[in-house]
Amino acid sequence: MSVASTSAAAKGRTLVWFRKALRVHDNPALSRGTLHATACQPVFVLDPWFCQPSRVGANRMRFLLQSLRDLDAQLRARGSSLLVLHGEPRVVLPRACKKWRVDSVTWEHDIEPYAKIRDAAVRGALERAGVECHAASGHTLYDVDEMLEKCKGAPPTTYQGFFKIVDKMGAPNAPIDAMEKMPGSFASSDEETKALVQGVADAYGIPTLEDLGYEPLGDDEGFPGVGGETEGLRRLRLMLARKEWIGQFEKPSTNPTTRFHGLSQSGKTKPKSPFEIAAGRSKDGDASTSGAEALMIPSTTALSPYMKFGCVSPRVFYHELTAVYKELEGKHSKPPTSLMGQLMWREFYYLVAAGTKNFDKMEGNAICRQIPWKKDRELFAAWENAQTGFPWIDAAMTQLRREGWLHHLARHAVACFLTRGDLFIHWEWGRDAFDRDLVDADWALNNGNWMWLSCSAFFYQYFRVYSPIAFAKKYDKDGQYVRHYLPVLKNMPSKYVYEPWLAPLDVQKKAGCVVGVDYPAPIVDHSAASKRCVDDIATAYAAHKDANAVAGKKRKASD
DNA sequence: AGTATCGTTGGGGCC
DNA sequence: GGGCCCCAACGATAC
Repeated sequence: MSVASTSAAAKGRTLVWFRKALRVHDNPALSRGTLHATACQPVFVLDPWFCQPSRVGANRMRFLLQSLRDLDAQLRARGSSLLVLHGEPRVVLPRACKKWRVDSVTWEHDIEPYAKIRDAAVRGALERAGVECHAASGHTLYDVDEMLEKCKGAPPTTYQGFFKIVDKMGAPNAPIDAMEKMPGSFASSDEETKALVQGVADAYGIPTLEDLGYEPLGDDEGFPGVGGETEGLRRLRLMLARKEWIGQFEKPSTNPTTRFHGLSQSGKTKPKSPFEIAAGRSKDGDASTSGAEALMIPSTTALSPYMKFGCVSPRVFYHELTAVYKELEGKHSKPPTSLMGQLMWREFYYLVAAGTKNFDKMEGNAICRQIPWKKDRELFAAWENAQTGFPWIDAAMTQLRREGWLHHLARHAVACFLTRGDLFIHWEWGRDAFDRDLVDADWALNNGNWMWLSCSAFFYQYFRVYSPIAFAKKYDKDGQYVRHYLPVLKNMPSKYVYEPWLAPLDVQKKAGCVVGVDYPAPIVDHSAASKRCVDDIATAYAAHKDANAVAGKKRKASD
């Protein structure tokens, strides 16, 4: 089923159900729900399925709540407002529609497994009650169903193959401007609304983290940026103003040991975008700082959380970036490494995810290599809790747990270490940890990247293993990143900061960090462990080849 | 059909 | 410090 963006707008009394796309600009579901409506109620449903720290970590939940507050402000500026309901969507939405005699409901199409089940249940309940339902594509540049139609059965498994589909699709739709005035909402009476939500949940409005049962976050915790459309667009435009930087952007040469510097949300200073930090640290206002200071400027855009929640439209990103490229007269980097290339990776994973059964599992997933991963709770806990004894890995895991964000290559390093590089633990376990802790966790991208890194799909050069010692050293010789996240290593000489177990005992003592006492000894011998991993994957690949050969013979015999 | 080439992001040694 | 090659060798694709 494909829903073209040109489909008729919903009429009468409408309800716009926000999930992602937490924005008023370029929001097809919002446009369809408001264009011909006599009255419209924007709604977000806090679903108990998501509202638990084991599924959505505090950092992402806070970013979501901030984004909802901003969305409410945007709607209020247009004569409307956001109603936040608590409960299961298939229960609370039909109840709300009945109470307010809603004619139709619009929402943004979502390919995630839970969303598909949820949306089908909501649609069933609403349609039985005579309420029309409209799903519009909006989270991706293109309608994934339209792309799948062009794939003739199987989506491409290579990035280059994906571009053949992109060529067939043409340019993505131009963004839709935010409307200046929205139809009036009908949940305006607080008493009436409270009566509605009573019996469904015990709260109304946008709650705080604590309301939802989360522990409050400390000053140095969380993504260093406020959630929401306003801040997302502001950061996007700060980036777009750096035309030279955009033209030169090459993802593989960005630096995974860069970090946000000293930015807290509760402090006096407002968190800044990477581009403001860069400007503030160089006299001439460009990003050409070097040495120690350069490590305190994230080398990528850090827009991913805003993309995950749809605070920023991918089509706005695409078209405004295209305009900058035009100004650069073709003198700019190209996919896959360019900035546009990054946006296209996102699109690629969405297409493959939408067209692959069991995309988020190893078993029953046709594109995923079957590998006998270990399920070792103890090793996994060491990885997850930053206790591997490898400072670079533990520092990155600390940043992940504390801030909910990691540079892409740091994600590579820890994912490789957990799976095919050292511990040989199932990628689904690592996927779950990222899915919980990352502020930008996006189902299609997260699963795709874990399969990539574990050599389960897309990428198969398993003998190329990231070293938990050498890799970060290339970027950050003195280990400043490691010292920041693991203060126990603050005084370790640079020579040993990536492998403190090699330091003579008197050096360890002098640094105040005795391995095995103050900081864990390495849980594996990297050299031996990685060799074993390579052998084990080679064996699994060979078994796959044999199985395919047998299957091929059978096919031939039956012809 | 068989072969060459390529693939966003490896490490280590050498010059 | 950057460029080059080798390590041992993957799958998908183009020809």
